[in-house]
Amino acid sequence: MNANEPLPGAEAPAIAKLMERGELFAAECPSRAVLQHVTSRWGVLVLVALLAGTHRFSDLRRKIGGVSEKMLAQTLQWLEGDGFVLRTQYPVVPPHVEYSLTPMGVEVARQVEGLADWIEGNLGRILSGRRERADALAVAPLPGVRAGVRTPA
Amino acid sequence: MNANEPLPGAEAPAIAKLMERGELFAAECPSRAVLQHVTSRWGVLVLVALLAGTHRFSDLRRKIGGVSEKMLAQTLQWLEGDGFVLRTQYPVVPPHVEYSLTPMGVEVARQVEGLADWIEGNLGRILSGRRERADALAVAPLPGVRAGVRTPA
DNA sequence: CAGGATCCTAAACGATACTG
DNA sequence: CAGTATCGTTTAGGATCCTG
Repeated sequence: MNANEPLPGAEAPAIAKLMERGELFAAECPSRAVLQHVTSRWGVLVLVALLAGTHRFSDLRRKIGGVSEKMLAQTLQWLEGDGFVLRTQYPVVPPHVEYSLTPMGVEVARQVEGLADWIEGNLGRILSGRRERADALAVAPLPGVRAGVRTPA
Repeated sequence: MNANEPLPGAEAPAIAKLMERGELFAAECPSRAVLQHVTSRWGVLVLVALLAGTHRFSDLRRKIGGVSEKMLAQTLQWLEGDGFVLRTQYPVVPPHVEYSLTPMGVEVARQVEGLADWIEGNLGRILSGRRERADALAVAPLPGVRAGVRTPA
């Protein structure tokens, strides 16, 4: 990665010590901001939605249940600022604006989609697992099995 | 109205697949809660950290720069509740607790890792692209097709 | 239609202190 | 050591009104 030159003031004292994976574990790592945008509540959904093609503002708003105008606009601005989303505005009235993924945006969106798909595809396992653990707790509230003492496998 | 026009480079996705993930777009979809835990500010880092092996509470706290005790504890509880993290407590004094990924946790963690790695690996492109766009705006504030008069976050 | 501006609430977050 | 409890601060997020 040839990306470790910018950010004035970003010292690298103990940073190098943080394993090969690196910088993400450092508090001041610039990757974290990007990660926040991409993994934000609406960022994930916007990226996945745009993977299906260009959308207008209202289209996105209708498609992504529960998002407010403000948060959708803000999320789109974050993603545009990171270079993941392209905003194309046509000088007509009433205003016509289209949002699409940049080539780079397609790449992140695919990663995000992988995560989203995994969760949706495994929701059954997750929910049933949660239920089983709850039952085990109700039946045996003793400090024996569940969250209680357990010897390593 | 080309809202669903396929993206260049993105093959027309299988219709069935769109239906599969349809739930995420619904406001009340239970997947969203899980997604929130996994993509939360510290959830991402915890999962990636645990992918490297079992950690004690303090180990995680030291490794993940900037996390507070409170948020680390809460994040671990979320992930444990979802069945991604296994908490093993040894009945000794002083207390000894170990956190590790469950088999299911390893699967999500890999997805999350893919995203995290992509961002770290492409941070250079992201930052330089951001700078180029800022320069272009300063030099040529033309209100062409590509507009964007705004202050960056 | 696409947002910006404004105001507000709920939640996230962090620092500190305390306990088994 | 591994938390919980509490408190104060910050931010996310939402509702509403307004304009080009």
